[in-house]
Amino acid sequence: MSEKIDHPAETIELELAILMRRFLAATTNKKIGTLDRSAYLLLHQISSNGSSGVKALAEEFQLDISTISRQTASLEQKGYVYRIPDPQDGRAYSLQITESGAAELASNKQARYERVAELLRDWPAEDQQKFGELLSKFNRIFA
Amino acid sequence: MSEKIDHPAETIELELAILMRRFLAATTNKKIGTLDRSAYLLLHQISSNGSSGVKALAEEFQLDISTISRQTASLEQKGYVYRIPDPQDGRAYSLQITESGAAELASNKQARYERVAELLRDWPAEDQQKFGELLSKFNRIFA
DNA sequence: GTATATAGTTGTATAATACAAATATATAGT
DNA sequence: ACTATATATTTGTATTATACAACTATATAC
Repeated sequence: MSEKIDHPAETIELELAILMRRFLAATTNKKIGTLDRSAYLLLHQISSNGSSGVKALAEEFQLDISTISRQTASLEQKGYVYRIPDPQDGRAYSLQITESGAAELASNKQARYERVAELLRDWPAEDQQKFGELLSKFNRIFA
Repeated sequence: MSEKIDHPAETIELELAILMRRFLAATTNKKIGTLDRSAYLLLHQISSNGSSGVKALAEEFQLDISTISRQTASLEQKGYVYRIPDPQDGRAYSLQITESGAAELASNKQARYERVAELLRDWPAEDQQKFGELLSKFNRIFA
């Protein structure tokens, strides 16, 4: 029997699962700030990638259109986004962030940033830098 | 007004949120193998850290005891774990993995490993190594 | 002009979770 | 020993995020 070499992907697989569990536990109820997981990323996307419709957002996040429809309706109801009818297509519209939505997003981002910065307090700058890079890189292939 | 320096924690915060979203989308329905997110980690924990009771598991994963109670009941019902009554305490018991549970865990781990290894196919070994290390390191502080 | 495709909404079902109530057992104070 | 309180677990119930299916309104193709 040959020795099994411990491949980094084994570690990554397990640590990703653990990270998810922790993150889920940390965000399922006690949401940081006032935006839930989906609202935060939705607002971020609408804010930084320009207005988009329900369908495009659903594709971006790999969620069902109906799910996004409800989530955006909720954001609209809270006054964080508003709809612009698509002049070319009467069925479609796109979403734009409001001032209040932008403020809410910024304050959430700040709270989350502080939380992470606090966790990473004792990390060498180099490791923080590298972790950010590798996470981004991983997300790009994990589409 | 001073320029805002882009701190790595800002990137990490956002990329973590994105990672969660992708991971959730990828595992919510289409579970890899036959074990759902919680079952996979529960079996892993029971298997590698020795038998433990519902309460200890709930603490480990920061989930409500009632949630773990149901999840372990489901694992028991599938024959993946069995209960050993605590000889010192008639209310408590601990969980042990069964042969079939261990087999299920191993095959799931393998499937997940392959999925991750495939994603990382084009990464330099060094980056894979570092990503695993940093994830582990982050999980240790993100308790 | 009719058939089909598409953007979005709404109805309904499921799964994972938390919190509260209940049960059984253990521990502490007297 | 007796009663009160604390603890380990289960079960009842509500909520939330999700998917899938049915529906509505509009657009496109033949």
